[in-house]
Amino acid sequence: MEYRVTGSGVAVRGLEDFSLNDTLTCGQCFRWRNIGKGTFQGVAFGRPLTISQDSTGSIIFHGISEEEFLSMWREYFDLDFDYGAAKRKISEHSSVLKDACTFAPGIRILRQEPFEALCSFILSQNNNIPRIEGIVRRLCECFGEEIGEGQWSFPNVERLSLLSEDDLAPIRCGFRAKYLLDAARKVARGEIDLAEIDKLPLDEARNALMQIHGVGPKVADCTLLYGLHRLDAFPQDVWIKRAVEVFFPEGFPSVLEPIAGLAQQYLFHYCRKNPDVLVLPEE
DNA sequence: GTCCAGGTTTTTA
DNA sequence: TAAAAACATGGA
Repeated sequence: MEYRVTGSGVAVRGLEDFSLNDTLTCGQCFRWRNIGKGTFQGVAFGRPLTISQDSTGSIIFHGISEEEFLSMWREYFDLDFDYGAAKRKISEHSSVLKDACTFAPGIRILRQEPFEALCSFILSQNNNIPRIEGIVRRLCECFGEEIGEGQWSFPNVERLSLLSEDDLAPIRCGFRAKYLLDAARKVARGEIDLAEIDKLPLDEARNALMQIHGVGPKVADCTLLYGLHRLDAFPQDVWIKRAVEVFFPEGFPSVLEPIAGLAQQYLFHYCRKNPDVLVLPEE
């Protein structure tokens, strides 16, 4: 990964397997806004960023220092992982997974803030993506801090843990409010320690997260995959369940277990954008 | 008006 | 134990 510091920020050229648009719109995060011309604005770990990718694939991290790029954004966008090798492995074992990798070869798994990922996917249940984005945005605007023009940090755990369901009414998340509060309170108390959970084997980590009221297997796996970068976590939403039924009646290939979550992301995006592939041919 | 949305909990048989 | 129903909200 090569980069250079320019007058306007940090530029990364020649990076293989990275599509900014596909990475930010494939359903793994809810905080990035497309402001046109391949440019997105968002916030992570309390830092605002404007980032763009041009037609040659070059990425510009606007207005940040080399130090900030190296100490956080490089990791956030997972720039040092060999996605080419991972995709070759994923593609080897199934034609639909090969198609999925080819369809959006530039998807990367972001390393999001663990508590933000937990909250975001609690709010995602039985909900659609545009509405999830709206709820998360209102959550940040109501209870985060304004750190730039129109940009808000994700609320900290302590603040959220002190709120009531009534306080959350303005974000209009419905029945999920009590789930969000239970998560915030358990994390604030240390009853749920996301850093400690990250040290556990996958099953134990899932079970620990599921002690939160409103966290089932799917939300637990999303938290592990997107918040703790556990690439072996395999979130099964309605799309993936259907895809497994149709393409893997014998079960998902076990050789892919260590990177099943990554495979899941290519497959999820592919199915969502091409729903016809999940329709069985008529007799 | 009905249906559905990156599920989970609660109720019912 | 397993299958329904309920859960808030808002766009299609």
